[in-house]
Amino acid sequence: MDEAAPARSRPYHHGDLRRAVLAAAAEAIEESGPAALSLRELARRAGVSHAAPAHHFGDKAGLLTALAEEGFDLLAGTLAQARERTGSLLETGLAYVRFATTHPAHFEVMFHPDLYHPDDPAVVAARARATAELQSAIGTLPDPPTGRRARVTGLAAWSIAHGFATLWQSGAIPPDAGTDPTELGRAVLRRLIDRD
Amino acid sequence: MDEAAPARSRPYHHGDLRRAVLAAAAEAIEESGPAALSLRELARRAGVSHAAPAHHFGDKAGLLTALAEEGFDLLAGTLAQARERTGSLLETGLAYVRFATTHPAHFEVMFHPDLYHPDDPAVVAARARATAELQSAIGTLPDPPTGRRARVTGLAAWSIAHGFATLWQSGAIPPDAGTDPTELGRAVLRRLIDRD
DNA sequence: TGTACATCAGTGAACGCGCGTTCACTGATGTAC
DNA sequence: TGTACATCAGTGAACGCGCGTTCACTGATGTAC
Repeated sequence: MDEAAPARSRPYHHGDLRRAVLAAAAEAIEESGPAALSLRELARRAGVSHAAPAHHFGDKAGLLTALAEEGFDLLAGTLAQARERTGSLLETGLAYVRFATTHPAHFEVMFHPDLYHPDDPAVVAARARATAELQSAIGTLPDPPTGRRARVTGLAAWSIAHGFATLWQSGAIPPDAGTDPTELGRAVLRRLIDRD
Repeated sequence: MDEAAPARSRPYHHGDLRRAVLAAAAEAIEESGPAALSLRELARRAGVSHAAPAHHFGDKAGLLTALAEEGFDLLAGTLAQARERTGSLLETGLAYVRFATTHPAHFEVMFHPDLYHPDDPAVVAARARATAELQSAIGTLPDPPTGRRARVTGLAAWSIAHGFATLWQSGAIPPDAGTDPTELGRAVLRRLIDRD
């Protein structure tokens, strides 16, 4: 993680401190959870003075709001891509699981609205995009349901994918059940979707 | 919340401080999440000096270990009762959902092992009891599976119940989907269990 | 192409605060005789 | 029934620490002319 030009001293302007702090936050949360997070620690990780992060995010909740927004955006993109590429609800559900395992900090924060400003317009919009994406994946089923039935089906798919991802992330699933979350997740989700 | 005998000053010995601190912790976590928890605040809530809680639990992780143990014990009891009374996997799953909504603080802590000492023997035993209870509920199915098939079925039921409970708790489910978690949960779980 | 100036990102010293931890103590309870 | 003593729950003063926040500042960048 050394600088490309080690002789040159740190420039006064970071260049992209906002992104750097967000990345540092995700890293720190992966290591010790959101409870231990402090703006001063993120400043240290980003190599800037301790007051710099507040310049961009105001306070911790502001920072986590930005992280949640980024997470919902990434998730919406991931789900859209999976649906377009495979046209399969099962595979879209697995993309959800994979998102949770590859972005554990974002995932953790996104679903703990007491950590951030859940009514922030940007995060509301990003969340709506992800939810719509998930719901529209129901349309890929062979005989797609409509109305209330469609909503319950969507909620069931969301629940099983979310539950499996959460349990996996928390280490609650005994390791002898499997070592690859996608593989085990496929077996689990198949109990609900594309049964044979 | 006044004392029964308000004239009498607080006795030197609390009498049941351990339970009082655990209850105060659950209350505080419901209000502001585990991140904001402090032993001094719990002492204030329990009406004792700030150093008293440490006397019983050592530190915050010790306290949350006790809370997780209590949670897994309560959950195991709830699941056992539901299974014995109804003999139904669906109803046992709904008991899981109901546990999460009635004990949100316990539920939150139990599945965040980075908050406590997950290898503590008491908590390991309590967790094993709850897991075994859940798995044995699979045996109530009309044509109960065995071996790996049984484990995947159990994991699927656990995932959908856990996912629904988690999403409900976090407020992620839009309120127009339903106002009673048991009712909506029944519709959702029925997509996996006891389909008609 | 050059100069002046506005804007803004980041600095660093200072502050007050709530926290966990320590420790000698005090008051209550239970048990031995 | 009474006394002595051990045990243990809870006290309260003291401490050092990392935190968020404030604020006058400095250095870099971009734009107007």
